[in-house]
Amino acid sequence: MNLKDLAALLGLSQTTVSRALNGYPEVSEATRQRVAAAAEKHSYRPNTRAKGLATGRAMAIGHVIPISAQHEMVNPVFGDFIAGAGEAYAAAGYDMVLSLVQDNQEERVYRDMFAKGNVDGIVVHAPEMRDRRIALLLEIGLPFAVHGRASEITTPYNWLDVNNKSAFQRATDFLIDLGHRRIALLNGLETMDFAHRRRAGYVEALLSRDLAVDPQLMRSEEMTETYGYQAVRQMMKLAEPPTAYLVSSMISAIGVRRAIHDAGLVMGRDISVITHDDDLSYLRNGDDVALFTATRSSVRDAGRQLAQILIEQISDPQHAPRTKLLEADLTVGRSTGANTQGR
Amino acid sequence: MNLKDLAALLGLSQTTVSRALNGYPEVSEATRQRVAAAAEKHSYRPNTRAKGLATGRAMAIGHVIPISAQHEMVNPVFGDFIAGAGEAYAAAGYDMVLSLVQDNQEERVYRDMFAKGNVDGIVVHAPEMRDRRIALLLEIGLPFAVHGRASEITTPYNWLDVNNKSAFQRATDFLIDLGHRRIALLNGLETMDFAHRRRAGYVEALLSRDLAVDPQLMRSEEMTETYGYQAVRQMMKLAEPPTAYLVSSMISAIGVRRAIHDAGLVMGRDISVITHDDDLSYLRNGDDVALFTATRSSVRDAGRQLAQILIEQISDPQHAPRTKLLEADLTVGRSTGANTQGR
DNA sequence: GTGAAAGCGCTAACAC
DNA sequence: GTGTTAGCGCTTTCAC
Repeated sequence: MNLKDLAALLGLSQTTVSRALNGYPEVSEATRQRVAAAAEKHSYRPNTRAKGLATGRAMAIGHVIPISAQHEMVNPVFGDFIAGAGEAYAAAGYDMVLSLVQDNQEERVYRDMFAKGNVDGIVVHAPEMRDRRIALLLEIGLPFAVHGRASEITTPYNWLDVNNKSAFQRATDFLIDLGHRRIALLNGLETMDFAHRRRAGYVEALLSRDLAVDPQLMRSEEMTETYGYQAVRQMMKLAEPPTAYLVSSMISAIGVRRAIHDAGLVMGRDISVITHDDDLSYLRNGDDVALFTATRSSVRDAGRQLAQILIEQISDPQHAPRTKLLEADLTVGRSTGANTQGR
Repeated sequence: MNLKDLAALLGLSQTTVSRALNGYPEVSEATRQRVAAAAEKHSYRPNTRAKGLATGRAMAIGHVIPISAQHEMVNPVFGDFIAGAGEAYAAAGYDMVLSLVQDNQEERVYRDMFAKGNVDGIVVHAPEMRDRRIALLLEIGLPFAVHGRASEITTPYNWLDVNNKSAFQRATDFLIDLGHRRIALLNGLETMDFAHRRRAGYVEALLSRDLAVDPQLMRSEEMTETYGYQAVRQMMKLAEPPTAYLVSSMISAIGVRRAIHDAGLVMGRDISVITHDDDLSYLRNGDDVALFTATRSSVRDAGRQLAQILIEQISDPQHAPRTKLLEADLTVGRSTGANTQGR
């Protein structure tokens, strides 16, 4: 059932039917009712492509996920973010188009997306500190919003980020409170903006408590399981090994737990581990458990909010860029399920 | 730059340019070269919507992810699957459209996708044993492929599945070999096909070793962290608590590990845990570690293969449905990183 | 308040 | 081997 059929069926012109369906004021109320009823009855759905061709809008948003050939890994919370964004799109009538891109081909992909006209805007994931995509998108004039930030880029643009610095500062602080003096940081690649900020938080916490920043206790790599495993193995051989680990990713944390397990140590008794993007952390000191709930429901919420920002930008391109900084939920409490004391 | 411009620029008709670009044989080699060069130079990209309108093909595949309001959770390996599928689509020139759908509205969404014509085919995720979507899609004639199977549906259709039954059978068997006699199964919802098959494998392994199947040791629920936590807490109160846990999801496993930790027990010493979709399992008996590598790289590969199946179906609708059963990689070895002994 | 007709950018008969 | 023309399904100007 297309517009032509529907119009014929009603004895009206396509124009009138189209107007009725799209809420144009000049259609009489009676006609509008008739049209609406018929459309409903035959479950008429306007063809997206035809509509897009005519209006010049795609009614779709692109998400571009960089995948490098070497470390082909998808962030496990990615699905949650997408789910949140998807909700916002569905509510606003947008489709979501996913593109996985070799990170050396990004520029071409962005330009193509624009030229092929199959998206009205783009969400940029995993920005680096001096991310080149931002300048590129501004240049070609494709509306976009960034999940995260690029610290070294000063031009205004839409972004939404979790406060990674304060999250890691608070976590480090908490470990110090528990009595730890040798705290290791297993960070992601510090060309990535989030990783850079996390280290800043960690360092600041140490310094403000007059603790030394020991380069031997800091690692920055692609966040694989092997990385976590190897890093712990090596650090354990130090003259003064760490008593606590702050881990940037739940994937590396798997390796960390394995290494600890291999060494015959017990997490939460001999050693403390706090993991970002994970709901469980192991801490010395009795029953205390720190929960970094930057994951799941809050990531989902972030997706929803960022999508909303982009949708607004698209419908009002004149509007100044919006930015939003969310605080990570680092909750500390007894591990009875209910988390009591916020921190 | 559109076709019209490009044609004018070359002093050719749109038709000829179009033909040259799309590899039609009747174009002279000289012209083809000229056209290709000009297209390249001005980085001409045909408009997707216009092309789609003219050809009747969307050059896009839809992935529909059911999200229920209560348990709004995305499987963490989802991203890996999507990444694999994305590779196959990119290679074949397809876009990937993601739709998140409240599970009570699925029928409408499928019908709409078809009517709006913005996808050429659909990937169905997370099928139930008697999934209604399959009959629906067959009825409306939209090509599709299922990630998983629906046991109770006999009509042929395209699917790709991991052999969940044998995976859980082997895992259970392995735990029995380690000396365990009380093995708990924390399964997903058994209306889901994969969960049903996993239980079958577990039960079969117990029976073939003359062990009792104790209903008190079997749970079937939505795979949340809380579920894992509560289940372990309760089972520990049994007169004869389990000494090993077989956990269907890495998310529930987080809760399981927390409960074990809370109880003052040590994983891999006091108790064994094998988790599907996770790369780490804790086992009693020294250094042995069982790795269910049904995750990450293999899930990604599954995505790639399923996408390929769907693409073939679309390009040759007459062809009989294809099916593919993958074996899960349950590797058992010393936890030194390199996994030796396959099992 | 309604309709006719042009056009969005492309492909595909059909003609030459 | 190349061009003319119609048409995909919709919106939108313009006329009535």
